[in-house]
Amino acid sequence: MTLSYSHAHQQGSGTTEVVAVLIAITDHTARVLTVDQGKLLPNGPLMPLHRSLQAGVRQWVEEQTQQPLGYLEQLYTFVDTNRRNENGHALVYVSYLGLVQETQTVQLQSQAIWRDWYEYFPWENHINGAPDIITGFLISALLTWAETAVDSVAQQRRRQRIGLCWGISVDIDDHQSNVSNSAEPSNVYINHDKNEATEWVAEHVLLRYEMLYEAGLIPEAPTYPPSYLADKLLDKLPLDGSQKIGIPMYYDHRRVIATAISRLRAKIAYQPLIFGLMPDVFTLSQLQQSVEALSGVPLHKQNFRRLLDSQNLVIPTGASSTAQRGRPAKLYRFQHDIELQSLLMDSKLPKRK
Amino acid sequence: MTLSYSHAHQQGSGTTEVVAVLIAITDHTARVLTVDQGKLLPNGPLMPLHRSLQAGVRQWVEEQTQQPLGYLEQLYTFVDTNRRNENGHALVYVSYLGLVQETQTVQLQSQAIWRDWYEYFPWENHINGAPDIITGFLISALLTWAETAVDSVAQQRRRQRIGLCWGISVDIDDHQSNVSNSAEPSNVYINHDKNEATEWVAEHVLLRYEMLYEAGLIPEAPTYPPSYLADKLLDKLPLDGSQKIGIPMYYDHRRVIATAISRLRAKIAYQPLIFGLMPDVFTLSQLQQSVEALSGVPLHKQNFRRLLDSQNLVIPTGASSTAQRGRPAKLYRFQHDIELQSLLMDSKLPKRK
DNA sequence: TCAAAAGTGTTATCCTTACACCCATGT
DNA sequence: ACATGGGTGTAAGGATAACACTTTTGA
Repeated sequence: MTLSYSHAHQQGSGTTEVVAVLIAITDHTARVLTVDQGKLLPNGPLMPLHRSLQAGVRQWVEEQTQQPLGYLEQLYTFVDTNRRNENGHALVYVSYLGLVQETQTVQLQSQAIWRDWYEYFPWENHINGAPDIITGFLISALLTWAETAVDSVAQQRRRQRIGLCWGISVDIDDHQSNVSNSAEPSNVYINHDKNEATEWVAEHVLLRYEMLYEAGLIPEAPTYPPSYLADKLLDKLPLDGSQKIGIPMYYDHRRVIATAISRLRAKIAYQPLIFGLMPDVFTLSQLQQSVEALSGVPLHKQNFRRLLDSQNLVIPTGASSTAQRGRPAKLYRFQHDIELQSLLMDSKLPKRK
Repeated sequence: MTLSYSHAHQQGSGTTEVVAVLIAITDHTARVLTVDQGKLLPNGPLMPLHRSLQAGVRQWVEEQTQQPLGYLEQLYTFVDTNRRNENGHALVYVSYLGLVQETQTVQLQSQAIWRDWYEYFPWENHINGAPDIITGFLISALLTWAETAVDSVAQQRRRQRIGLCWGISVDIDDHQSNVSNSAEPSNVYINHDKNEATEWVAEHVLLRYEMLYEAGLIPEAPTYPPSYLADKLLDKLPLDGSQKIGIPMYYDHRRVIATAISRLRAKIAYQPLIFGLMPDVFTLSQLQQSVEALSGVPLHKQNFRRLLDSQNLVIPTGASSTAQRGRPAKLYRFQHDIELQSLLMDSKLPKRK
C-alpha cells in the first residue's frame, strides 16, 4: 500500500516529490511520524491536481497515515540524482515540517508509527546531561577522522569544526601531531555553560549530522529496496535505537529529519510554535517539559515561567490539574490573539536546570 | 538569447527550474541582478547533467550573466500552476540567494543589469527616515483594505496585522467603525524606537510584500509574453522606480526578491555574511554603510564599531584610505579564520543614528 | 581656521541568570 | 510529618544604548 504510493512517480510522469516530517510530543517525548517500519518519512509525488506544495503534502499525509495536521512549513528542497525518471531527470523532493497536537494523534494504519526522534539521533538528547555516546565513541571517531585530512592545516580546521559543532572543550591543540594516541578520549567534556567560548548549541543538529556523514560514520542506504545492498545495510542493524549511530533510513530521509529538528529548535526560541504541539489546556510544567523534549536540554524553571508571563503567551483557565504527586498545578491555555504577533515573539529559552 | 534559455523547459522535458537572486553592493547601494530589462531574475531549467541544484544555479547564472558568484544559499521552493508541461505538471522553481563581491561585479552582457533593489520595494528604504510612500499612500490604502473584511473582528485583525507589519503606532482602535474617513492618514507614524511595542522590523520584507499583494496593491503580471495582458500591465508602468508600488516583474519573481531580502536582513544580524559582499579591504565606515544598505535603517556608529572588534571579525591591514573629505580611515580585512565560526557569530546590529 | 569624517571613553539602563525561599497536596 | 512538585521574590552580572569628547585630514 504505502510503498505503491511512495513510488508511483518512478514509473514515469513527474519528477517532484513532497516529504513530510510530522512532529508530535507524547509522554514528554518528541516523536516523528514514519512509514515502512520507521525507515521512511511519509511522501508522495506532486501531482497535477495539487494546487500547491502544501496541498500535496496534506493529501499524501492524510492518505498514508490518516493523521490530521495543523501547522505546516517548508523546510528544504533536495535532488536525488540516484533516482531519475525515464527522461533522465533527477528526482526533486521538497520537505515540509508539520506539527501535530498531542490530543490529535490518532490510531495509525498499517505501517505508520510515531518514533522517538532521539532513536535516530541518540547524541542529541542532553536532557540528563551529555550522553555517553558522544564522549565514549563519537568524539574519538571524529578526531580520528580529523587525522585523515590532507595536511596539518586541514587537520586543525577539522578539529576546530568538531569543537564548535559539538561544544567540546578538549585540548584539541594538543592533539596536533600525536597520531599515536588519537583514539584516546583524553579529557573531553561537553560544555553546557553559556559563558564559555565553545558551548553545546542545541539547534546545530544538521551540522552535527552532516559532520558524522562526512566522516563516514553514518551508513546511509542510498537506494530503496529492491536493492540487495540497501537491505543488507539496514537489516543487520537493530531498529531499536541501541545502535550508537541511531536508526538508519532509506534515501536521505534522516537528513530531512535533522533539518526539521534544527529548524524547530531554532524557531521555538523566538516563536510560539510550541503551542502547535500542546493540548488545549496544559500546566506550565507540561509546557516546559515539551520545550525540553524538543530542545534536548533542561531549562531553568523559574526563568522559563517569568519569560512566559512577561509576554502574555498563556492565560490561566482558573482550573487546576489533579495532582499525581505534589501540589496541583494551574491549567493554562494559549493566548490565540497572539498568533498575529508570531512576528515579534521572543520566548527565549533560559538555560540549565 | 536569454529568453530562449529561460523558457526552453516549457517545450517539454523537466518541470523544475532554478531562479537566482544575486546581490551586490555598489555605490553604497544594494543591487539585484536582473535580466530582460529588470523584469526577470536569472533562471533556467534543472537538467539531467546538473549534479545538484547549486550546480544548476551556477551554470545558468554564468551562462546568462557572465557573473562569477561566491556564497550561494537556498531560499524557497515555489510552484507555478499557470505554467505546466505537456503532461500537465506544474512548474516547480527553487530560488537561491547569491552574494557577489563588489570588486567582482563584471561588465554584463546583453540585457543583464544590476538594479537598486529599492526600485522594487521603495517602502523598504528607511535610511533617511520612513519614506513618504508609506504614510502618504500605503497605510491609508491598507486601512481601506482592512475595512473590506467580512466582519468587525476580521477588520480589527487586519488593522493589528498592519500595525505589526509596518511598525505603525496609529490609533487603529479608533478607526473601528469610522468607515467615513478611512482614507484620512490621521496621525500615522512609523516607529523606529526599539522600546515601543510596535516597531519597524527591517526583516519583515516578505510579510509586508505579501500584505500588499493580498490587498491587491501589487499588480503582478502572472504570465510571460507573448501575453497581451501581461505586456499591457507592465508597459504602462515606468521602470524607473517612480512608481509608488515599485517596479513590477513577471511571474512571482518580485516575491522571490522579497524572500531574499528578508533572509539577508535576518542573517546579517548574527552571521558575517556581509563580508561576502565587501571588497577585500575596506574601512569601517564602508562596512557600516554596506550593512545599512542591506538593512535599510541607519546604525549607531560607535556601537557598530564596538561590536565589531569585540568579536575579532576584522583585522587592520595597517594601511589607510586616501581621504576624500575629512580624516583618512584605517583599512581592514575580514578575518577568514572566523568563517568556521559562522555558527556562533553574533554580529548584532545596533540601532538608529 | 573650519568643516568633515574618523575614532575613543564612560555612564545609565535593561535583561538575563542565578540563588533562596515559600506553598499546597497526597501518603 | 515529610516528600514531591508548584510557585514567587530579589540580588548579581553582563550586554546594549546613549552621551560627550578627541583626532586627523583637505579646502
